Amino acid sequence: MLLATWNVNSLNARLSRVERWLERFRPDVLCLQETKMADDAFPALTFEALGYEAFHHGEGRWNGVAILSRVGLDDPVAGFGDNIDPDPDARLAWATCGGVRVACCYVPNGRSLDNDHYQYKLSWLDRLRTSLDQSCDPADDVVVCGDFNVAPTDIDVYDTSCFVGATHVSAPERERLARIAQWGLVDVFREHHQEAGLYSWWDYRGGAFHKRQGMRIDLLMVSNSMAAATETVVVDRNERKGPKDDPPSDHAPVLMVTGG
DNA sequence: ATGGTCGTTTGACGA
Repeated sequence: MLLATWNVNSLNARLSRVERWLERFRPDVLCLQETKMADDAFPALTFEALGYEAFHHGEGRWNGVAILSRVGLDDPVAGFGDNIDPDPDARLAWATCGGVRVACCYVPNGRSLDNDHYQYKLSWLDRLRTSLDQSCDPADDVVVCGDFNVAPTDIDVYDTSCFVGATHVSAPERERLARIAQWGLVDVFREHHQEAGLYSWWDYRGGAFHKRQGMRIDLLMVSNSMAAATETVVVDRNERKGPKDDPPSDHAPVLMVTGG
């Protein structure tokens, strides 16, 4: 199975790139974040023509997540699915694709440590852990992927001195991510690549991509059975390149290939 | 030089 996650920063702005990417890589499953689209605007027919079923959970101007699959798409759930207190934002979609329970996540950014949005980020990560406890079994094939807006360790950012007192690296959010991992998930990219300097996001400003100033915040958190079957994990950093009239997202896709 | 660049419900705000 080839499964990928990609924050597209507007599916409208990125649709032609997503179509080309699907044709080129033919992933079995593609998780998208930041579609910035209402459900009734989602181009389901475009993806159907390429052989993909899709489940979109969107709201319009902000956020929005989707799961595309050409190996089946069952038991879709939008949000935490706990019927308690709906998430005000469209940030989480679930589906079972080819026997794998997939969660597509767009974790809140947090904005700054003293912002209410940061508390929302921490509670969102806590709630994701609770949702896993209640709806999933770590003994199964599970992939929890997406834009986590957390760099797991210091080697996942280009210069720690630029992130003192900032979100994405703070201890509380890293602890929340670690608790999600402790449920029974492996950061499978890091398992395959231990070196520093490998990122999935680069700021649009200041030529950050060309200066290799990025962060690794787009993660494939996979259960042990999936990790054991994983042969290859890569960032498609070529997708971060492109001309002004066909601009890239500020995130690159992250792909994993499993055998067996 | 105290900014930079994208995206969106056109323009202030989020990332």
